[in-house]
Amino acid sequence: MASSSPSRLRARKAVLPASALADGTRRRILETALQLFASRGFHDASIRDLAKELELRPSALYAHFPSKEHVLAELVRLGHEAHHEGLRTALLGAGAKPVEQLRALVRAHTQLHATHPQLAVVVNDEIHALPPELAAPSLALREQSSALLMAVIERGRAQGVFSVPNAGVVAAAISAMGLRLPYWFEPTPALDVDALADLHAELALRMLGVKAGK
Amino acid sequence: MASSSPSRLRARKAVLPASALADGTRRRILETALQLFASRGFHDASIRDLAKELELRPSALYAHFPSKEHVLAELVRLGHEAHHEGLRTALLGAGAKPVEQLRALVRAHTQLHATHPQLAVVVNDEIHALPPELAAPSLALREQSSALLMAVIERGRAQGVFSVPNAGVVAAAISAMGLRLPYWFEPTPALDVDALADLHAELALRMLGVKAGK
Amino acid sequence: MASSSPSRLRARKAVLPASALADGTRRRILETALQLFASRGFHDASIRDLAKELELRPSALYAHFPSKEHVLAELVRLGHEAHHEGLRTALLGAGAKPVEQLRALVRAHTQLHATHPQLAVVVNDEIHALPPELAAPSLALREQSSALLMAVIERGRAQGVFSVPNAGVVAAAISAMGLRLPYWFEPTPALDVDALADLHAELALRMLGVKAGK
Amino acid sequence: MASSSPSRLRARKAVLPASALADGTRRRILETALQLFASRGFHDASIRDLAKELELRPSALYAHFPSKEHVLAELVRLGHEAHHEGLRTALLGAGAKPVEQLRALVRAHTQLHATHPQLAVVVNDEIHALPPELAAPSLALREQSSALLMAVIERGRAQGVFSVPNAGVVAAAISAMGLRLPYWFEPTPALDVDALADLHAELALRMLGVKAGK
DNA sequence: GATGAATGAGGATTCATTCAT
DNA sequence: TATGAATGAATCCTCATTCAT
Repeated sequence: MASSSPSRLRARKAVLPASALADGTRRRILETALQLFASRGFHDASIRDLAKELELRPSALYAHFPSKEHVLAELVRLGHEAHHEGLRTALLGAGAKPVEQLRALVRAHTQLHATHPQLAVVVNDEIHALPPELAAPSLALREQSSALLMAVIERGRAQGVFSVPNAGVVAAAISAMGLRLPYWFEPTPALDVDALADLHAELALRMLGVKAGK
Repeated sequence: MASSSPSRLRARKAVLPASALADGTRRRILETALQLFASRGFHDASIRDLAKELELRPSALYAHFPSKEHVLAELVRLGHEAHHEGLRTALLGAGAKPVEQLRALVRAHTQLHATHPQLAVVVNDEIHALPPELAAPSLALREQSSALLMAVIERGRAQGVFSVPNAGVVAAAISAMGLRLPYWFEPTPALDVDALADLHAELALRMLGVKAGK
Repeated sequence: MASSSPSRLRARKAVLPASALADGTRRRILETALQLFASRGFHDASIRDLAKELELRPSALYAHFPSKEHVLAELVRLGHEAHHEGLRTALLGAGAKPVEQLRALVRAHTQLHATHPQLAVVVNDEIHALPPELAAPSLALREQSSALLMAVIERGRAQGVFSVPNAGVVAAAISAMGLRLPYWFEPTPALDVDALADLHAELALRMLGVKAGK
Repeated sequence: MASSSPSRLRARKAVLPASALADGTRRRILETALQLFASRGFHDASIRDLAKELELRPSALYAHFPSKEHVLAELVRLGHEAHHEGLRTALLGAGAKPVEQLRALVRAHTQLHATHPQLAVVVNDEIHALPPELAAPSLALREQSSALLMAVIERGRAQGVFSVPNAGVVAAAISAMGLRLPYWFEPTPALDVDALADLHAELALRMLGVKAGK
């Protein structure tokens, strides 16, 4: 009921979100590590692999990051910040109606995961490779992002526009739609990121008992 | 918008599905490897870690499996077979109506992921650590399981009971609800596996444009 | 006012004290490490050097010791135990007179340092390379050995047979005679270990204000 | 029977002897290296550690010294020269009597080791990290210093004021008193450097068979 | 004088695996 | 079946040093 390839993500060029402040070699390291960690996993991608891809000697990386873990930590932090910022911005532009707020959140969530699949994978599948102190800031942001969605759902429920038996389960289902994207979605002319975002918003509203087009 | 813990899965005892034919030490190895691979990932869990947990010396494992990869391959195979078998059995007992068939599929999918979270994680997150020849049989089963869901959706659509703009996207969303369970769901008296399965079925039907209770 | 060679100790075969319980490869590792650590220092002697000397691959050492530090810790422990045991035994066979007790202690101290120069060097010059938890047991033994000497001096002083302005300074001076031996002493027919031990005992007694021959 | 702390020397500020001609950054490097090499040993103290302590980048050190070894060599040279000069000066001011000469030598030896413990440690424990050509000048000075002491002892013996069974062994014992000071001595009001120097001179004379006060 | 980026050699240690017992 | 000892390749990382700026 899910479809994936043995090497997780196609070896497509990884792009950091616009918000990432990193220059020159540091940026190249982050982008290459992103692509590598996403496609093979943190523990299966060695510093040597990373250096080879960058045409550097492994030791050169240590002038830019204190350890392999710190490279991952930076990616995870970056990804969580871009995600959280994306959700917050979407919400700010959505007006006061829960339906519009939810549509905005889901569209942003989907767009981020569809546009930055490698970052999404690293953020979700590799964060557990981090020691608690490096993971903590990202986990905190994650809680906040979760809370944004829950708050909108609860408000919609309180106003009677959403009908939902279990808000947490629905929130998890909505979140899951986006989280799984990197493993199957590839934008096509027939289904581009924007259209997908609309579809996901529609599905989310259906789960919340809102009639289509409302 | 997603919630997980730094070490992926709580260190809860892993249970093989009933269908697993394995006895004595071989079974202990599989169960312990399942728990280890699920909580730390295949590449981060060493043969030494596994042996220590089993109170055996690393070399002893090679009397039971030809390599570390083969242990993983066996778990992945087992997981996929249990999953596929679960879906097939559910479908067989569901009668001919698409709504009932879909409900059965979703309930089975959810029950499997909620009851065997470690297996679900290993099957989905660690299969990419396998060489293609060891992954192939499982990937084939996975396609078949996907096809079961798609077929039900298409039949429902053809009969006019499902209304859905893009079947593939809905199928992915339905699948995703189950796949993400291991990362957040913990059965409680207030929300046990069976109740969750009902909720998921309900959400799936909503996504397919079916009114509640139908 | 001191004489030493650039590579600290001549590369003479190192012998573990009889009390060392170690067999086969473990014993070979300890003896070779002793010789290496004594002549070049812990930090300048690599695991690769040690393995090469042993005609083993570096990884093979880790079947016998968990780390390079643990090899050193074992040598340091062994050395301190042999030393402390040597002093205690000497004292037990010395009767009740402070002069005889002191002569026995000094002779034993000198004999140990002259007979096991590498161990003496490692014990004294390399213990600081150990983390506190590995050094602690040896440091405790060291305090006890110091206390033995101080007690004898204090008793002799109380009985009026020793005349000494500052017991601690004299104890340090007596101790120092032995500790420096590895850096210059080489037994010869003209001055063997036993003769040296007598000389040191004589010098110690002179420092304590005891007439020769008394 | 010896007392020391795990990290060899307390991390007390290291002071170069007055004779050291070094200005600005070069001097800061020498003093910081002295403190570092003394407390952790040459091989355990890296250029990076040294640079960090100095709030400089590692590469900046190479504008002042051609290599890490040359920093050590300079300290070792400096230490030996200060020591030798100290002994020579002491001897010059001591008159012609062997007893007074010996007292002067021992007092100087003790004062130098008590006042510059780090330098004493580096000079004695780390010289073996130098290649022969860098160590040679210092070793030559060392021989000369030794010879000064031996000459005084032999003269005293020839004049019948010293009674000693083995001049070399006594010389070594006298030297050892000073050499071990850095590992235990800390000046206090009750026992300052000057008082200690007197005590050592007294002990040295006792070893040479000279009655107290003579 | 000082820096930042890089290098090549080498550091200790862990890896999955083999094999004689 | 299980073990202990060993291996060769690989792990991450640190080393002293260089060099263009």
